[in-house]
Amino acid sequence: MDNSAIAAVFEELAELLEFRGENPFRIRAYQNGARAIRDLDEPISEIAADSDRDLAELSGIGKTLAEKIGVLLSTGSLPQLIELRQAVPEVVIAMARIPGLGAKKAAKLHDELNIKSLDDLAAACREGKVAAIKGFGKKTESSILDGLAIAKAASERIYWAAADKIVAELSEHMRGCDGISQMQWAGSYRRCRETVGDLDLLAVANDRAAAMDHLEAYPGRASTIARGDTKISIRVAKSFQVDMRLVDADQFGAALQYFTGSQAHNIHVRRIAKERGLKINEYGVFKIEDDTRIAGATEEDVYASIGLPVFAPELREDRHEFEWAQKNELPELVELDQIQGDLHMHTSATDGQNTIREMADAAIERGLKYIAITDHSQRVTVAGGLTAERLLEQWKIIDEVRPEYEDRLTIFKGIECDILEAGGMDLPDDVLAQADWVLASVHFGQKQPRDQITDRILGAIENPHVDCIAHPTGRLINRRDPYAVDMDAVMKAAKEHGKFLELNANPARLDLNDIHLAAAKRLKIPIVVNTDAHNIDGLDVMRFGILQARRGGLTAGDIANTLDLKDFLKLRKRLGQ
DNA sequence: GCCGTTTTCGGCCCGACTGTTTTCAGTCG
Repeated sequence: MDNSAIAAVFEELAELLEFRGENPFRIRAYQNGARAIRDLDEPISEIAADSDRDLAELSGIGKTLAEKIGVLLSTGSLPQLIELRQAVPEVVIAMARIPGLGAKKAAKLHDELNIKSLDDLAAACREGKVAAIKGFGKKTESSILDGLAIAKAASERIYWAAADKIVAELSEHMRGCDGISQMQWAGSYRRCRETVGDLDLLAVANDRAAAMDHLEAYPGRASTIARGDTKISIRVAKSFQVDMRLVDADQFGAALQYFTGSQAHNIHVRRIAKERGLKINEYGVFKIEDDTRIAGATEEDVYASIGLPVFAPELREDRHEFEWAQKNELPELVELDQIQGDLHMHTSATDGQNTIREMADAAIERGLKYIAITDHSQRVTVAGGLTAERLLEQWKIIDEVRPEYEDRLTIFKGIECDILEAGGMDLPDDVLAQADWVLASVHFGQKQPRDQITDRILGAIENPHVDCIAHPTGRLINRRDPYAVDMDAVMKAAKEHGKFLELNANPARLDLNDIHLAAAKRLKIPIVVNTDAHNIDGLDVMRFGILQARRGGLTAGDIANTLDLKDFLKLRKRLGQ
């Protein structure tokens, strides 16, 4: 079992224990354990196998969880989980996912009304049976019916890039409101997570009601969920929720820190504050002894008041940031303008829309100094993948084009060569040997078992002509799971053979993810952030890749295409490419 | 269940909101 599978077991255990009315701190211990394992950038099986190390040394893992991890690693399952699953009906879990219902209310409904499905629940609400139960009322009943209707649409997290579009439009709209002096988006959007569940806007306004009226006048508003004195929630397209909170100017920093999260980061911050005799909430930082307020207007003074630096929002997940801060080793995260090259893009020769010259011109406009043209290979028939002959023709064209770009842009003769289902590369070695840059990627046989697909990718890494593995896990966020590939084996092989791994910047891919990136950084495997552009606009997704890289804690030094051409070529030579 | 410069017990981040109550439990972030 890999880290995420073990983490999933503990998450499920925590959820099931909640339905059993367990001690909330015990439940949180399982949740914390799950998060610690999920965020780990090395395989927990290796720590377990290492006689010099002890699982219980991991923060959040104690004696009990360490034992359970041992059982999971050796048997693949946990008797406690199987028992709990039998004890908690699935419909109770489904009910608890309805907004407003939690574990306790769901369990009560199930027990008292013999609910067997969500349809049963809807019927019970319509018949007024729910309101008749002690602790429930008419409002709960109708909110359950509303919740059932929107639960599915509202539960979908959207791509960060999609949230960013909504943010841009709403920001523009809200700038038209005169009385707003400060405004900032918080939450997972600000932390640049790959997906965003809702949006949180903080604002300082001299007339709060007017600011709320202005938000309600947003043309994209579908409905208003709630409106109070300090907070308003609306829905925009596809049930996506947007909250706006109005705060005083001297509380803005505390509110921004609080609503940016993550929850785990905030818990850690408050624990540190408490150790120093301070209390921190969304209104400010206070001395516990006499409730004196000592900070709150800016995030800087909030963090400074408890002796911490302002963390980049991308790092606020309670992974390594506090440890780094303590050692004064917070990474200087990579910035978009440090990118000098883009080594994955397509042209109209296959499934792209623009010519080599058009892509080259667009790359120059975006400040790039080198690019690789990497069309698909022949196996990808739907994309009109290139045969060896057509590829050699394309390279001739690149030879012709190159003089026009001398001193401005270097164009590599590249290929995105498929790794075949049976293993091996889609183009002969003598052709690949003539390329400046070879990406290897899987497009077919994605559902192969772990060993098989891992062996295919390892085979590509061992091929001396391959330089980089593109979108290494193949996942499409919300749409397709990653291959069953053993990423740890892939990383070790990449390290051993001096190969790059790609961070594909397409907002639906963002592949590698942040945890993989942290692992690659630890192993000193050079990353290249590529757009995989299929037209000139596609080059603009680079910024999404940079945000993902930042979440992985990557600096410019961890990313090969921040190097200028000379140093990039030197690095390749050093790697033996 | 985890954890420790107040270490093997007794804490565990903190507050808002809601609905249903009449002082609070449950839910949420």
